[in-house]
Amino acid sequence: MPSADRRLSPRRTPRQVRAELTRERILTAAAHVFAEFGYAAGTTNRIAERARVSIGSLYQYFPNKDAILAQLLVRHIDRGRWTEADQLDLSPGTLEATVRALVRDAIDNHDDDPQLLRIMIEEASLSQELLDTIERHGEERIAQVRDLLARHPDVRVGNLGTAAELITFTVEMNIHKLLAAPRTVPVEAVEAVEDELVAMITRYLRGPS
Amino acid sequence: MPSADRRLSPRRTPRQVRAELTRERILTAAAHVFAEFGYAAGTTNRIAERARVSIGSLYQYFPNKDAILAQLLVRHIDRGRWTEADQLDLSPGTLEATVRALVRDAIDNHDDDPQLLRIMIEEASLSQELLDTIERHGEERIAQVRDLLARHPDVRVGNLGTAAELITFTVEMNIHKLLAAPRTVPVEAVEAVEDELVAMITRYLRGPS
DNA sequence: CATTATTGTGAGCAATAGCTCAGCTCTCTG
DNA sequence: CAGAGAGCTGAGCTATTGCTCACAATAATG
Repeated sequence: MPSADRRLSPRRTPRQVRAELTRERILTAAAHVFAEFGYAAGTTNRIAERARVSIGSLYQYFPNKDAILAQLLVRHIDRGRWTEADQLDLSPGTLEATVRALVRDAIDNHDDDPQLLRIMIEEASLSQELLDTIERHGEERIAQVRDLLARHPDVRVGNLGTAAELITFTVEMNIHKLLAAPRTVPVEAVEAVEDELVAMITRYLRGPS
Repeated sequence: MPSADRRLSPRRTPRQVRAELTRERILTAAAHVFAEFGYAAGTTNRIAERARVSIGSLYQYFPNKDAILAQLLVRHIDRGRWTEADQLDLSPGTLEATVRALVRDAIDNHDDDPQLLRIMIEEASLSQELLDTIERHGEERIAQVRDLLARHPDVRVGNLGTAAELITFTVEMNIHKLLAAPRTVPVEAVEAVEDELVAMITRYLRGPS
């Protein structure tokens, strides 16, 4: 499995609609294939087959396999921007609602492509360029959450930065575990976990009782 | 990459000390190689090379690559049994200490082989037999934690089962994230996260304030 | 020692991966 | 409608993988 070309940028930029369409088909297929087989077993031939496109076409838009995953992740990241932060009620007594909004947001994000995070974790040999992008996005989110905590009057916690990191990661991981499970979890179970998760974080943020 | 033989049990059981030694060398090497390269890129040839053993020897003790990971995981699981549960003080006002013991235990467990969990997550195509073993062990642990929560007078939480699952997973994941990070985290940062994690779970378990 | 059982070796096979390239089809432009 | 370039094809090249097998080396046994 050689991959001499370590570029991530496309090999040829589409100039006709037709081309943009096949490029999109490839990406969609790749998302499905990676989700189903994992990164290593999600072969480029399988992706091409699923996209109903020849393997040659695939390599016209992506210089190598890594670039496909990279594009997928970048897209996932861009889609997951936290935009509703400013519309939140930050008056006293609304902490639980705020936390629930955070949790719900995480759930919505994972509905898109529930398995992508697992693949992200799995693939250790991601390019530095991509890892940086992911890292940057992660810090951005944590900063947003930190800001939110700082604004809210109900929050009484020692280290705001650590708290933001802790709850962001905890929410993301628990939601992922819940939704990426092989068997589909019944709705009431999802709600139960959501409630407990919200309770845990809310009580934490409210500080010592 | 064919692997017709799906057995996980060893191909030949060692009868001389010499054999047991090379078997051990292979496992140690495998742990290192998997940790460094991941499962897919951690080739059997690389493992043999690192163990300073010929590839043939490797396949005398393990029928296939999966079996090596299986053995590694089983060993990890067996080592991580929670045995200090009964020595805990369960009188009122000791909840924080109990939670801290849980967290410390998770830290100790991950000092052994910090990267193994990542590989476990990564490898989707583990045999059913192994998955069952892992699942069983996971449930065992959660049951232990649930039992602990049920006994402790300070715990006031709605659903004990969900709570046990939630905190077990949360602790494990956060500790893993902390210790498996590429750069070594300074001790004070570890302590800070430990404190916040303990605070979060303690306040959660104490119930609504 | 001689014999047998156990352990160790590594060249190389079959399968499969990522990826190329010569040549085709389609769309656009004048 | 003809020429040009954009888009598409898929047989097949090369590298690599998991793994085998015929054989050599070492240890146990009588």
